[in-house]
Amino acid sequence: MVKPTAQATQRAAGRTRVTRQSAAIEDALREADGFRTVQELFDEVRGNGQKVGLTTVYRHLNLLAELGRADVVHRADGEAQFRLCGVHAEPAEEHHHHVVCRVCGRSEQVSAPEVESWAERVARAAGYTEISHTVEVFGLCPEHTAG
Amino acid sequence: MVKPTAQATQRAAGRTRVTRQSAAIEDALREADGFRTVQELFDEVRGNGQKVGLTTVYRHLNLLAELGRADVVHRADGEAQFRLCGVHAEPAEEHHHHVVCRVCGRSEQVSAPEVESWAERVARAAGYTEISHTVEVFGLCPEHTAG
DNA sequence: GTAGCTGCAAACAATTTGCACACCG
DNA sequence: CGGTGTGCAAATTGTTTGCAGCTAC
Repeated sequence: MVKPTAQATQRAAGRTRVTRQSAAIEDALREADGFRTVQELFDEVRGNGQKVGLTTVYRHLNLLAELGRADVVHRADGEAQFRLCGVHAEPAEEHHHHVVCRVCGRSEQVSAPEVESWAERVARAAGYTEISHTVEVFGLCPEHTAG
Repeated sequence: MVKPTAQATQRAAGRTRVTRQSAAIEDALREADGFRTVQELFDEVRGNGQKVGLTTVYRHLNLLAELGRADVVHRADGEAQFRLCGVHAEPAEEHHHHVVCRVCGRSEQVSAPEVESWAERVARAAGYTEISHTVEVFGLCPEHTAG
């Protein structure tokens, strides 16, 4: 079980400084036009010549996710993948989903009004309230479509 | 990262014996009318007076999942939850989803033709192939609806 | 100058696996 | 009996945290 990120929001609020590392991480995230694993980002940042600790990558990624500036999806095996989404999305934008390439992590953002309403409807029909949902679509992008 | 369950299917095929433990685990799973954590099931089985190892619970749960007799959903925090579904579903039944109560794990199985086609459509429209998806709907069941 | 940031190493939790023994069939 | 199932402990992996030193402002 992932340990509770108790003071997370509080920490997020106190966020002020912009450092070499925070910039490097967001850059790497911005360059990648798809979801990336923490390890992948860590490697990419280092590849760019920047020296950062894995811990810091985790911290910034979680921070971005909490601030709503990044999306997170959990692969089937549970590993988390991140993607910057604050650039083209207002903070309180509607719930959105993605189609993620299993090979390169590239993704397309898709609006899903049908799914939104479907989830609401079936859940409510079953007598449930306070409905929330998770939708993740994986596939092979044009470049990685075999055969 | 969850280690690769290489010989899993092979093991599943060789599955023959019905033991006290395997029965106890399936019983506990059958009694619970909702999703249960491995730990929860472990505790419930022990509570029934049966002595089994945590390892065995994991093994049987994975086995059931691979055989399609159990469904698995990953909570937001990544912890896996299982539910028996082979009773009322043929092995090769269509892909289905659930509405899971965040409090008690109780769930309703819902067919989702709309979501199936939606996922296919948007993914294909984006040029993706080999599409697969994960849909998880959480809420509060009638008994746990506050206010 | 100082509070917030870093990073290393250690802690952690969920899950898997090695291996000797138990027990089903 | 013989091999499959079991369980304990140890190993793995992704992720978080303690704490001393660094650094942006």
